[in-house]
Amino acid sequence: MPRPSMKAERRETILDAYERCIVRHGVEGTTLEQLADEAGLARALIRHNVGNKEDLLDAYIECFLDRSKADTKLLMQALPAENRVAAMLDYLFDPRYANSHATRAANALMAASHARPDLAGRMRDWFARFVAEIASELSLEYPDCARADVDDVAAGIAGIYANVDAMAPLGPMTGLRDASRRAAHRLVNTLA
Amino acid sequence: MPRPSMKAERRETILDAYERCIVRHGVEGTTLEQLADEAGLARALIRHNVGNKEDLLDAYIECFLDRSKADTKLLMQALPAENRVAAMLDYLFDPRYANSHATRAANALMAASHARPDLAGRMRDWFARFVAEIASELSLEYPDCARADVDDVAAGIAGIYANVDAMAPLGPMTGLRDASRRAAHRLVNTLA
DNA sequence: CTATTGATTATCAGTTTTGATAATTTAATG
DNA sequence: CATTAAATTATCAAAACTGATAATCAATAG
Repeated sequence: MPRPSMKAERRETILDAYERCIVRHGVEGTTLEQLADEAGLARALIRHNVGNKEDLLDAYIECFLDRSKADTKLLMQALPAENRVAAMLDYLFDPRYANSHATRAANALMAASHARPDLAGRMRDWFARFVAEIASELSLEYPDCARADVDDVAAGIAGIYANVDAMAPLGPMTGLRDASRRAAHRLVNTLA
Repeated sequence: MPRPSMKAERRETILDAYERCIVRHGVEGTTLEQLADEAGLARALIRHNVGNKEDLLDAYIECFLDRSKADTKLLMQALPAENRVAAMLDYLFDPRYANSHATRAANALMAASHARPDLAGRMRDWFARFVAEIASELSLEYPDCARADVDDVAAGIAGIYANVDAMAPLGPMTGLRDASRRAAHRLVNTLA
């Protein structure tokens, strides 16, 4: 009987726009007007579909974590049976696939963690899981290596990767990206 | 004859406070009132001594680049005659010395580079110089290595280092810091 | 067609932020 | 003490931002 609800789709577009906004202006730097403009909706509709500023951040955090988990799962499933680690690195440092957006959004969230202990904890977990995922692939290919060594290498790869994406706003950075990919390969080779 | 000018000192304290502000709230997220509060001065004094929002950012960029250059120079001079690379890594990843503040301020500036091509270029140069500085130390200790290999390793170290500091707002992160330091050492050892 | 309910728009009041100017106070000098 | 130039304070108006409510429009079921 009632008019069909658009909330599901609206939420999507709004949270997508929110991500673009915080990547550009930071969490505290994004205004509801910018967001409404970016989403192509009236400001009142932002409120209607998601809520106020705080609600938006909360909703986006959930969205971010869900997407992130889904993305890594997809990546891991897409890896071939052989040479999984090499394929993973090539994917991570391929400018065509790597979406620096997610990493930059993560940076914005981390910067906003300042006075939000709960968010800080969740972002810490998020990064730790990313490192663990890499370590898991490594130990699959280098089963004889000590776990400590594998963990160190995984942390190094994650750091190199995160840094490349963090510099994306400065431009293409293809030189750095290539050098970083080779450095990551070097790091992996220390396990052989 | 006139009352002595405080501009030099005021500028210092204001730009120091500005750095703290953008580290916490981002460039677009910091307001003049927050800044005045952080600096312990009336808002009108911010304007009197430095200028408006845009002037502040411009002044801070110069300040940041100057300090950064001075800091790296000081670090390189402080390195011992022997085992310079190891000493450099220990310094970079020592939570006592490493001031993540500078790196986090750099992150804030990079995030704000979005619509400022000139700033993006300067930050690109800033990072390239950091990498080159590391590469220079590496090739001093490993003179027989190909320049390309040295550059890759330097990029990896810089990335690992920058990432550690970028995560500082999430808390101490001592585990990651230690793992990152060991990863950096591993990377260096690939040159031997 | 009509009732129902959600989408959409219009509008408002209160607060924050900013840029600016004028007025006032303060410290050094002759 | 009077002068001078700077520091400091007081105050203003315009703009931006936010939260909120009411009114209007639109689609579906009966």
